[in-house]
Amino acid sequence: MKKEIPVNIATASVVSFEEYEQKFKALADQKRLQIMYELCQRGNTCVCDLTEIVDMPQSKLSYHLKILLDANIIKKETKGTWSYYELNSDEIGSLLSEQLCCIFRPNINSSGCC
Amino acid sequence: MKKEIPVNIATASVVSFEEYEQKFKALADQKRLQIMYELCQRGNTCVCDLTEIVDMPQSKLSYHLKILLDANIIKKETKGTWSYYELNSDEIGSLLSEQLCCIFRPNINSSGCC
DNA sequence: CTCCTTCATCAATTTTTTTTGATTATTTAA
DNA sequence: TTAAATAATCAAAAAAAATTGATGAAGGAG
Repeated sequence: MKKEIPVNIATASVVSFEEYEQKFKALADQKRLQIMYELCQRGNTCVCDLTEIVDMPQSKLSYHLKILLDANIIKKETKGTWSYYELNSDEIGSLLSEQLCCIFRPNINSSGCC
Repeated sequence: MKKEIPVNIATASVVSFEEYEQKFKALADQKRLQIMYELCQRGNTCVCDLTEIVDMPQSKLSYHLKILLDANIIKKETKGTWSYYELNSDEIGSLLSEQLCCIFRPNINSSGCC
């Protein structure tokens, strides 16, 4: 009945949710999850190959890759005219559970999680 | 309507990214992350208290709670006119890394992760 | 140099998500 | 019974994100 006003002790200890928002936003899309899955399966992959693999127009793929790159979820390497992308497994490991590693985290087989 | 992208994992099991998209979408918002954080700190909490804690109009809070609820990230319990929400730690544990448990996963202190 | 390929970026449009204020249903209190 | 409180839902507006087709930069081949 009588309601007391709770004190927000959390506002003092500053936790920035901004970076998490960005990272989860990057993950919050089926197409990007598929891109991640393919990168996980194939490792370092060229954009021109990816367009065929995920069946996407080049500009659209580029848009989604940038979002993943800005969130530090994938890494980019340029060789001449080609751009190669791969998963950033450190970042993914610090975000996602072991249960998701089979889908989105490469090379963890040795740890017995898959 | 979103198109579903099914994926073959390892042998024959098929995983759709649709459910992950929904869950990551729910996580992909600072306000919702803050709500989760407060629920983590306080446990079972009434909506009327939450509106003050997170400083949000009631209808807006209700909107965000629904998104988290639909994604199975929080749980709801109604007592009379009051609605209480709390984190679904099982779900969160199956999604997020141990490193994020300090922020979003309650009651895991015993496992030594925090 | 000229042409071709790769891929990032841009602007315009479409789609989706969020916000806002109002309304409604339900429960409790007087 | 009437009034007040809680919280979900609705519709309209605003804001953000995604899609599309075009353009441009940069490297490599002839």
